[in-house]
Amino acid sequence: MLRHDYPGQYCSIAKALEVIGERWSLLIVRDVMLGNRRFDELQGSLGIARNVLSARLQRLIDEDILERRPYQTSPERHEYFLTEKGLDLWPSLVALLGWGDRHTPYPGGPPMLIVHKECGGTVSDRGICEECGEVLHARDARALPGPGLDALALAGTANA
Amino acid sequence: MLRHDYPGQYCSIAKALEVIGERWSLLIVRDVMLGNRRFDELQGSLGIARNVLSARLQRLIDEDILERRPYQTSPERHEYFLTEKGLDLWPSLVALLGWGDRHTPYPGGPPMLIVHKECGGTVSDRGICEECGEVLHARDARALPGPGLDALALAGTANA
DNA sequence: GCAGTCAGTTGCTTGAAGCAACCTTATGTG
DNA sequence: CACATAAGGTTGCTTCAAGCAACTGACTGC
Repeated sequence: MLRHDYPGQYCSIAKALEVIGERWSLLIVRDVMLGNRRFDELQGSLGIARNVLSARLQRLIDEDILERRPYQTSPERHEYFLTEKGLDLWPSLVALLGWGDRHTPYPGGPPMLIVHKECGGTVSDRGICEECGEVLHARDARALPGPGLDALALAGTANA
Repeated sequence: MLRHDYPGQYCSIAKALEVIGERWSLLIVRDVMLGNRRFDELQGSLGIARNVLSARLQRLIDEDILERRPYQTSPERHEYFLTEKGLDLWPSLVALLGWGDRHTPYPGGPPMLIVHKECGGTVSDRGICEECGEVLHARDARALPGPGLDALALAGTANA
């Protein structure tokens, strides 16, 4: 992208996309949400160029979506965690996941399932537990490998 | 973006972003949802370069998100409409709108409100009517200018 | 002393996005 | 009739983001 902003737009969707609409940004957030916290983990999982990952992480930190915490000194090494603002992207990610599942399906079914931690019910694209009906947030849910991932693994090419 | 795909990713979020994650794509979908259907309307509303708009519209048509319908002949002129697949992006847009409203707020409040057509209740970021509790879809809701837009208009700069 | 790990940074190349100008078919105006 | 304006693009050029590989730096383990 030449620029990451959308001048002249007075709309919160445009505002949101100015922050997380750049290539890779949402996938980085997703990856951190799934538990990938370190630079090389993210780089390997995403297949993103290292300089681009570096720039994105910095931007996401500047925007208060990620937080950088040291986990060792000399050499200083950091892990990346989601802030509350970052965790609050969960409903958007779940909505996109649902749309992707419905309209660009994998042969063996969805490769990722979201389930309610408390009752184990599957979570709809609105972030609502289909078992107990509760409106969920990021911390209430967990991602599990779905049937589509097994199918891909059998086909011998899955890496993420 | 150098490329619009994310090779090696086995995740429906990545799949979704391959289709609508390019710069401008989601804003075009939003604009068409709001009733902008013609090339120059979209170009003016978004401030997008004409060649880029042309390319995006073609891509969205190829991906079966938009449909191109002639509204006059000689010269042939077209309007762009959302397909069911395109309309189904509504929950994702509403989720992003909600996130934007919460975390990058406009001084005067949200510039756009989503309301349930049937009962007039405001719609949450999960696409649920806060009045009647119904889980809504694109056709059940309408966008209205919000308080933040009035504030911007008073400040004298709003154009969209 | 040499290899390996982790987290980046630097330099180069490619190509997407921005911009302005142009084209085509048509309608309106004096 | 000449001229201007409109809609919906296309073409050509420029700029800057993204991809890629190589390098750095500070350490650990053998």
